[in-house]
Amino acid sequence: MTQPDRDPCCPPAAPAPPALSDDEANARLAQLAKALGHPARVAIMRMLIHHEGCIVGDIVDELPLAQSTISQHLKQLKGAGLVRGEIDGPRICYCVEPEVVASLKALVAAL
Amino acid sequence: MTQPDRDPCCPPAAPAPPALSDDEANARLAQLAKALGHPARVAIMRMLIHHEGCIVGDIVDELPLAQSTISQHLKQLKGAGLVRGEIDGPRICYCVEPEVVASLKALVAAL
DNA sequence: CGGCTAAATCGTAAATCGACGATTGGCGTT
DNA sequence: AACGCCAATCGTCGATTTACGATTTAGCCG
Repeated sequence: MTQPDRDPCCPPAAPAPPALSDDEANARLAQLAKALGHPARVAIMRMLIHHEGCIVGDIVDELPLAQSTISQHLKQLKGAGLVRGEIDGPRICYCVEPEVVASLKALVAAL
Repeated sequence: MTQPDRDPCCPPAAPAPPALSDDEANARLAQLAKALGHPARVAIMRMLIHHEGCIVGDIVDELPLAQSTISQHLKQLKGAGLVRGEIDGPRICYCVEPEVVASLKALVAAL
């Protein structure tokens, strides 16, 4: 079992996208695509999305990578805004940023 | 003007995707995302998609990059299967691989 | 055939990535 | 207060990316 009944985590927090120009859209899509440009990060995203809630240590023993490596991948995902991490007692709670994922889908669909 | 009335280029040629496993989907999505993980390549893709047909030299004077750099970006897009290039007289005709773009959209939408 | 133009490839340099082990920092527990 | 656990950060390494200019390759035209 991955998450018995942890705190909700991931409150709303939606600053709303300010509608971006043409080149900005390219740059944003490139940024998001780059963040997904590694199998481990795709796997992490999928894991976070489908586990609905958050996890961290679970990711480490789900993937064949060192803890520090996972941490770096998470940092990149966080840098692109795809993911958010909050402190939840001794462990850290990561969760997807649904709005950003949605905007990624929109940008790709608009290709 | 970008293309007066060049040859059609881009015949069917659709080998059909063989339906991929779970990890393979991750790897494929990562590969495609990585290929799009650069603003110049996103711009190239958009250009090829919306110009419907093909171009090459046009890309070079549309983007602020050297010819050799563009050529390398095209090579990466070609490597990911997003794009195909065919000889068209003295110039080379690039065009998107619609099936692959579609599969990218599908993979992202399925996140 | 010789010369042109268009694109790919080569060689190179700077920057970034991907992975790891080791260390540090936070927070509960004991 | 001391310990232990979890995750972030540091420092390092080799590999890859990005960009460029220079060179090579390929097809047309004169």
